[in-house]
Amino acid sequence: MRPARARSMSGSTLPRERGTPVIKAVAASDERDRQQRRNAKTLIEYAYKRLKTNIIRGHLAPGSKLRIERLRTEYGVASSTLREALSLLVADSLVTAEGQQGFRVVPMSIEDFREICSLRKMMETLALRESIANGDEDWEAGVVAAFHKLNLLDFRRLNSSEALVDAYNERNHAFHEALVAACRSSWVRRFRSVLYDNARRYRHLSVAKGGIRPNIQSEHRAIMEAALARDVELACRLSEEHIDLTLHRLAQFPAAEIAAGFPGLPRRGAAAAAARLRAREAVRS
Amino acid sequence: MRPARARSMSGSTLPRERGTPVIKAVAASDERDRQQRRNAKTLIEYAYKRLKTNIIRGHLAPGSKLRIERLRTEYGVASSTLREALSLLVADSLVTAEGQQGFRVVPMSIEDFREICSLRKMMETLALRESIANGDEDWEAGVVAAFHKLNLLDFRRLNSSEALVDAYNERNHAFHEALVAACRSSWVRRFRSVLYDNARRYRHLSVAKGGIRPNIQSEHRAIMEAALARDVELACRLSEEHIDLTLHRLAQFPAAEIAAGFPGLPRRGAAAAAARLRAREAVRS
DNA sequence: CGAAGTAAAAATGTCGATATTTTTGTTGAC
DNA sequence: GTCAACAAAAATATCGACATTTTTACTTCG
Repeated sequence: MRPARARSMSGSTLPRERGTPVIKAVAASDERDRQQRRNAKTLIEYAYKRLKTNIIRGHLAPGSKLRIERLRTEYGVASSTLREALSLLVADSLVTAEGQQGFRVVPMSIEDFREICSLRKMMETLALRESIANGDEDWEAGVVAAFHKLNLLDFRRLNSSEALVDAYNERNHAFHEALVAACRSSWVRRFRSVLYDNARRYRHLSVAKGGIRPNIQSEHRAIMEAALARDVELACRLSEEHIDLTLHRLAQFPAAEIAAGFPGLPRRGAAAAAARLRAREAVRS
Repeated sequence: MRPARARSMSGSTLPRERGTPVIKAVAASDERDRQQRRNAKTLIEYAYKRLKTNIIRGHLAPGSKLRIERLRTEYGVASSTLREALSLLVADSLVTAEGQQGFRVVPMSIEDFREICSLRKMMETLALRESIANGDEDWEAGVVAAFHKLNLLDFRRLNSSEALVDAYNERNHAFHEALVAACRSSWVRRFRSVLYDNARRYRHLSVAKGGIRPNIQSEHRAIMEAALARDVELACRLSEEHIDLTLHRLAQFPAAEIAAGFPGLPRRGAAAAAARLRAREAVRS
């Protein structure tokens, strides 16, 4: 075998050779950013993941313009690197690119979320059907393990700490992923994944406004038990209800607040600028 | 209003200032390429469209590696420009990108096509349902017009000329697009569109091997009439059958020939290289 | 003869500078 | 005051050079 692959990015372990706005950017970024950077194979992947996270969290406001120069500086990468990361995000339907007009965060609206939920119910049940049909012992073990890790979190304290909410989101994602892990249809998986990421934006908003549903774990448990019992119809019905609940929850908020992202939260840096911008740009559509 | 926008690319109307491998590339490319270049707003868009066309036509073999340097030279653009175009194609599920391993054309297989058809039937009928429900007089007119243009082609001579096949593909696309033009669900439209483009690759292969189905126009006519009569169920059933027929047709060919793209056709330039490469690379998965 | 290691070659990824286009701001005519 | 034309500023798109990694070819050792 080859020797362990050296880290791709000189910035993390070795002193940089060329221009070094990176230092400042790294200093300003938090621990998660640094870790993302270490884990990424390429700078493009790093920028891609960081952008994706920030869009899902609403730190980059829906509908706002993604200015290359600003982000490039903040992330400490070259413009073409950032550009490619943004192009990759188009595949996730989180960003749009229009020639000579740059990139934009895909807007949010309750109608959009309604459609996402509708299609998500189709894709999620398709994937679940196939997964339950194909799932072997390893699949079962994976589901149980993911549920257990999710269940370990202290749901009573959940809304008090941002780190806990992050952990919840991560493990929630892992659990739902484990459920459909045995689905082999690549197209179903792809569409499901895109829809899931997009739904995350709305869920994040919903959690920020109203917290996590108190008895969400009982829903998860019911889905898991139905899946393990190979009760396809029940598992699918429960999954659909699970999705519908997030929709109904969000539908209670005023439409304007949904389109705006996180108006109540404090903003810093690019997010603040994006917010200011959004106000102006809302008019132009 | 502003004065008519000057062409973006100096290469087409004005002498270029910087490095000019473009001249050679343009000279080598055919008329369609030059036109694509004129119509494109940016060079990225030009490269994107040209790559997309070549992938759908199978000139860039399924599963083959997309070498930046080679394509960059052939298309006469910078590496980052080509790179971004490729990244954009990931959104269409025609190209995959894996860190530090470059880009690849998405492979083809009969199982893949089966799945595409299965999902396509869902998306197509969803879109058709909504389109028929919302469609106004303009929509009807658009459908009739698109059908008429498709019908103008001489179907008996169709398989004799490549230009005619191109025209058929274009108008066929336009017709199906017109049918669902009144569907407002953006997600359904997006998924439908991605699936359609992917199905085109297989259809192109099918046509190259066996020609166009003789009585395809009667299928189109039946779908149109059902749609105009607002007979949702009939229109959807006919659409599904329409899709199934292309699947059954392709399923007759040996699986290896599908994965290989166009083994019988003569290749030139990059396509030939890609073909040679593919043979070697097939082993590695 | 095969495996392991190493040097050369090719390809990918990264960068900042520059050209081009869009947007913004200002002035002047009607 | 509204509109148009124009100049200045900001942002996007494009480029080719360079660094890094992967792949290939070759050599050496068991």
